[in-house]
Amino acid sequence: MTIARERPTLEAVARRAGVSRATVSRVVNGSTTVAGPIQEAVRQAVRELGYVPNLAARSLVTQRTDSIALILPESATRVFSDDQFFPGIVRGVSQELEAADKQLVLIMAGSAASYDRVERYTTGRHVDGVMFASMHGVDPLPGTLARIGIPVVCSGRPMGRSTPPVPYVDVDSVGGAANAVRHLLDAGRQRIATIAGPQDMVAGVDRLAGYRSELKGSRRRSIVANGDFTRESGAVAMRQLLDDDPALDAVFVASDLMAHGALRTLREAGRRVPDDVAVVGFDDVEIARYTDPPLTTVRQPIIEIGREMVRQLLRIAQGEEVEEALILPTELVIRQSA
Amino acid sequence: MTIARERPTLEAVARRAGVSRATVSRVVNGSTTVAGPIQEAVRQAVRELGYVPNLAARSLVTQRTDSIALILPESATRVFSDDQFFPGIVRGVSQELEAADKQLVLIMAGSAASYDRVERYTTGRHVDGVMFASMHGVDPLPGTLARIGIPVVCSGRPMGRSTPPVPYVDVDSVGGAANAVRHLLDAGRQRIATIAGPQDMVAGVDRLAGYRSELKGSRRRSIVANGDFTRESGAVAMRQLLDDDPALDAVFVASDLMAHGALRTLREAGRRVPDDVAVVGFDDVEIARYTDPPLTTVRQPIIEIGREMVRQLLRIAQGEEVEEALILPTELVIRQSA
DNA sequence: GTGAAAGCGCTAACAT
DNA sequence: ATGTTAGCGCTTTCAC
Repeated sequence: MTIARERPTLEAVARRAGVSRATVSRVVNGSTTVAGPIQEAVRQAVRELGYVPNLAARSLVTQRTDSIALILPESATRVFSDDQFFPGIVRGVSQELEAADKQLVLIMAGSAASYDRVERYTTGRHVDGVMFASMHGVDPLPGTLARIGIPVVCSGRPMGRSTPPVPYVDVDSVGGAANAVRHLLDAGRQRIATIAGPQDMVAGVDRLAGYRSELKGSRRRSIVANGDFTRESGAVAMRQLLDDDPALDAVFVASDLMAHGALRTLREAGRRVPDDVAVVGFDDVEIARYTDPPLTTVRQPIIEIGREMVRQLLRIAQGEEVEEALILPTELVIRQSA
Repeated sequence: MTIARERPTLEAVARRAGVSRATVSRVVNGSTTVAGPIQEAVRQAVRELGYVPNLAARSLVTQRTDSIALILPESATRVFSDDQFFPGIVRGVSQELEAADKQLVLIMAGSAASYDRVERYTTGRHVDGVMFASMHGVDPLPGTLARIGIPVVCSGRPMGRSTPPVPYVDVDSVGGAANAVRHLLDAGRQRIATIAGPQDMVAGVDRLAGYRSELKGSRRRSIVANGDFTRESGAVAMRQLLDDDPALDAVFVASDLMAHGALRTLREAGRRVPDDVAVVGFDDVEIARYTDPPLTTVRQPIIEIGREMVRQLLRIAQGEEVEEALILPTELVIRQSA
């Protein structure tokens, strides 16, 4: 490694260029009120010394860091699994932050210890704003940040109340699930089961709520098994459902990944899809087009969620008031499984 | 959003607790030299005021941020593709950083503009150290960081020279590739082709070099097609190879993902694997066990690369000298495809 | 247009 | 054991 020589400061550049610190600061920050020759002299001194501004010092006075955190309260393993939710959010967020010339710092925190670190990191103002995605249970951190005046936006309605309420971007999960079930009812299905998502996540809760509410009108009873949004849990839950009600003829699955697992179980059990059992998923991830048969599913605009989170965050950072909730629509995509 | 009230400072806490700033600082930072009752008074003032330390101010004086960046010069889409390299690195890095209680900030930079931001972010000392993975071509940033005294470690030998040289962690790609080819030679294969990785990445270059060097001893000629480590590029390159030499009886593929694509092409072309054409991959990602037939491949310890990067980085940060290169071994895993 | 000076919020000698 | 003091490196009035 290099000998870490003393880092040149503004002061050093100023001395070398024969000007004041203030002038160097102006040049470095692109102020136009500096005379041409002086600008050039300063730039040369910067080059010769290899000067790089100290961002800690800068943000101590400006109160800005020009970077934004996206917190994923999940382990790296989960984030990089084949769940297409994370890539979608990250892509949407990246695109929009790119346009605003802000640095995205992505932070995963699957363990309690790492979550403490995240709290320190974010409350300490290392970033100008914080976005949360994939939250579990009641999480006090977003509320804490909002309270100390750090802009926050969540993806998905936060569970529990906080003062002030934390703004969020979500899709109409309840409506989407209800549509899916309606579709199955319209097709004349009699025994419609569901594989629900994890009930510590709002997406899991809402999709189940949509299922129940739509079923309530009809005289049908609900048949529920639980999964955790992974493919494997979908396979297991489907097995459970078949045991509970061998005569079921439809299943609404709260995620495509779980639906994929459920398809496998159905095939193994000798059920034809959709002839014997109709299947509807949720998310419209890429795999939904390649399953056998292709999956009827509820499309949600994941990338848009990411983009809208950023837009809301930037509005908040500029002191604008924003609505607490921004809800994006879902759309039923009918393919061959139902 | 909340009214962003004035943020309480150390000063405010000190006044409220009736002590000096220094004492508050001691309590906040867990110094033991503060009397019990005073500690309690300070903690209470902290609680009442909702005090949170300003990290910019702190790091301005301590010269530390307790966070480390991992830079992936790739788009989010690529990082979250099914290439298992990224998750492996991230997991290794996370594990090891967890143990050191440092915050990992993950930064993707697929475009030129975003790479400029990354340069500002890292040179500006927002982080105590920087790791690079998946570098393309000759990248000046690691050298720049090293020169201004910021600890840097790369995954994979950096292309081009820099002063001072940037330490790196790599696997023995050349040796691994050579072993793969030797295995094919030992099996009596006569016309051994290769699908090389992208030649702007050192992993691509080295694996090709290993292939060539091992082939040189035998009188066989080399047959090369290029891919970019994606599955699709492997399928295309395999098509190319079959056109170039319909009689080839073996192919060393520089990544399992490309090998997966190549298997598809071979099947479509009516070639049996390994009877007609033997295939060896590289990486030993999970999919290699599920291809048809399961893939003989070169295993590299990706997670270990991540862990070792962190270890090296922490050593450097503590002022220790480290070797420029840390090379981890590869291992040939023989399955049914060769 | 440029410089002087005041501070951003914190830590770390040094004094007591 | 606690307080006083001097910066860390920068931006930003305010004078000139």
